[in-house]
Amino acid sequence: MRKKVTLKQLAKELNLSISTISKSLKNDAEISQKTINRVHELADFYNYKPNALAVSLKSNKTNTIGVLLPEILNHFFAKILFGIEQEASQKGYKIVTCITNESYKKEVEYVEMLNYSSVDGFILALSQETQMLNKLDHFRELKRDNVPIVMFDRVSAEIDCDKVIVDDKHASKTSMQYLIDSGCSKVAVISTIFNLSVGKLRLEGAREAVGDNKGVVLIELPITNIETGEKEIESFLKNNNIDAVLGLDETAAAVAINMSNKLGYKIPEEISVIGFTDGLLSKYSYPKLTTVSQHAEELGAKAAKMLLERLEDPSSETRNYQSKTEIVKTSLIFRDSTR
Amino acid sequence: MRKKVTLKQLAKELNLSISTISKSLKNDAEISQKTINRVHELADFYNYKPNALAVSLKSNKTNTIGVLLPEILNHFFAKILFGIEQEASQKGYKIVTCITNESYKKEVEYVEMLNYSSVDGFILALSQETQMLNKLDHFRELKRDNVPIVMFDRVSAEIDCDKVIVDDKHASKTSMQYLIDSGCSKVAVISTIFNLSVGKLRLEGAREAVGDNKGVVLIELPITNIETGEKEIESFLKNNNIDAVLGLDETAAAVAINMSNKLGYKIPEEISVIGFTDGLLSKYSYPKLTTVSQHAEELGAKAAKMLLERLEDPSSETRNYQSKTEIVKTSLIFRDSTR
DNA sequence: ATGAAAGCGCTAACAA
DNA sequence: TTGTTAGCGCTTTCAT
Repeated sequence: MRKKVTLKQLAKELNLSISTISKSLKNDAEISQKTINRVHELADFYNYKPNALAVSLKSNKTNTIGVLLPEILNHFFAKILFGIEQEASQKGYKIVTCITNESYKKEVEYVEMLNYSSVDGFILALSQETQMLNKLDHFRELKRDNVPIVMFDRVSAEIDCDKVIVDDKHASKTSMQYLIDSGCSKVAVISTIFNLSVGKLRLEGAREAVGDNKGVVLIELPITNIETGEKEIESFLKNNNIDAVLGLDETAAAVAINMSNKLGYKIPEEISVIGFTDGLLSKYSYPKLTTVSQHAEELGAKAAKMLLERLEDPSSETRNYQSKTEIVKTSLIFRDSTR
Repeated sequence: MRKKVTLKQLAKELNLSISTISKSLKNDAEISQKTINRVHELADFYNYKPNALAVSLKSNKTNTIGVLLPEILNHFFAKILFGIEQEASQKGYKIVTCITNESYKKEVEYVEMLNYSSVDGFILALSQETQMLNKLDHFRELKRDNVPIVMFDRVSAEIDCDKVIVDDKHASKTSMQYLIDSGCSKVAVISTIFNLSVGKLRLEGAREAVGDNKGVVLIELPITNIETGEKEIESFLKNNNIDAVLGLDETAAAVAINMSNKLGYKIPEEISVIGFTDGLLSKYSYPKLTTVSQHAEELGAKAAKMLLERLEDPSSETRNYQSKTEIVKTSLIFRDSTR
């Protein structure tokens, strides 16, 4: 590495002290205008920039936030990352992104690694494994250290921190009701995520809507093996004579559309389909998928905003603050797979 | 923030000097085993971890690499990020991820922001705007500072640094040849990225293949407006009677499939389609898309490996090293959209 | 208006 | 075997 210019060097070159340089750069009132000008000039010449590490060490503030994502190949999380990044970078924060790959162990490692003065706070969604194990001590540790945390989407009630969640249950209830209102009466709920907290919530919503409507039949098709899922859905569709599909995740809905096409069922005339997560698959399926948008970017931005608020608020240093939970409203985006 | 435990505190509590603590923690041979044990015990008790900032400031090494991505909602880049993250985290490096959103200005900002001792090196793909403007001074600056850079996919010949690229031209030539060999003779090349370096390369490859084969006609359809692209492709398909489509990006191919379905053209019987980027759309289209896989995760991993090699190699500190360019071989993944 | 000095938390050369 | 000291680059209080 080429040595970066430091205050020391500027000081030497101008025959001034380091502190004078430091103050000049901040246009401190107690430095003469003339000196200030000279300093700025040389600093510009050398393209001086303060060493971020030293500033952080001194100020105990890194202007960096740690983001823990269970996955990145999932469009939902990618959009959230985008939302976080937008908001954070606009406010002058960097983000360090870690992908836990749904692993508890990696999650713990990352939390420990980042907590040693690398980041000012965390934004995260629990990994699947962490949710199943329900081991949360690494977050309790963070709480003890008074490090602000914002959890999103996959959250835990046991950790007292700011949260941003999606009204999943309500969204699936509404979607199901829409299918019923549009004349469907034998509906399948298909999903690969029945075991995730959000999956359970969505299923609940669907059940409630069906319960509210006499004569409507609900069939649940959990896909356990992603490899054979396509075949499972195909034969399911062939044998069950259903007239609507609610896919609890995007791929389930996309596959349902494809298999309907394959079997020659007309969408939406014979089968209506609604999916979750307004990602690429929804926009580029044929026909285009009616889908629940979770407004992932907005969710990410909101999570970032909440964290930054904590970070910038001096009083939050004291532990006496109320955690907030914000709910991001979903909306149903109507496209061509529903009547 | 709760005060984190420091060497100082451990020293005080054990009535030892800071340096003794420091050495003990490293199991330095010159410290007595007894002291070492005592120190470790207390350190464990307090769950002591060295302050990463201080270590970095001292060692001039952050164990962090900066990753600049033009987009994240694009599956190709998401996969690359995944590959980088895997490789980096495994070697004990963190990554700070910045999304330039194809903007030159943001790219410059991020480079400057990260270059002030926040990262040890960069992995990046040029933003679209940077490529069009061909303004590369921010990278020259990096070179001057002797900061290692690895560019991937969207690279510039004007910057001397390690690169990982995809054999785009060869890939599209091969794909085109495959279409021709399977009996197609009026082929459309459709794309939204004709103005990107990779787009140009891919187009070149397609042209070469067509040039090699007498009697084969090539029609190029550049999509300028992503909004109206669908309609453009639909009417193009209706009016041109082509028998194959090579989509230079994934969405172009996906839309071509959808519009063919809409128009009632049979795939692959009447129209064959090949796309680029083996993403979600290719796997979940109907019929499934035959596509060029760029092995994005591998590409990301390779880029990370190259950077880490530079970072770990002491001799690289001296500028006398040869930049390497590695080519990631693409492969054609055959699915159901080709004969 | 300018500078000296301490300190953020750590490492390492040197002293004892 | 342990401790002292200087220094990484910066900020800030307290002299001058």
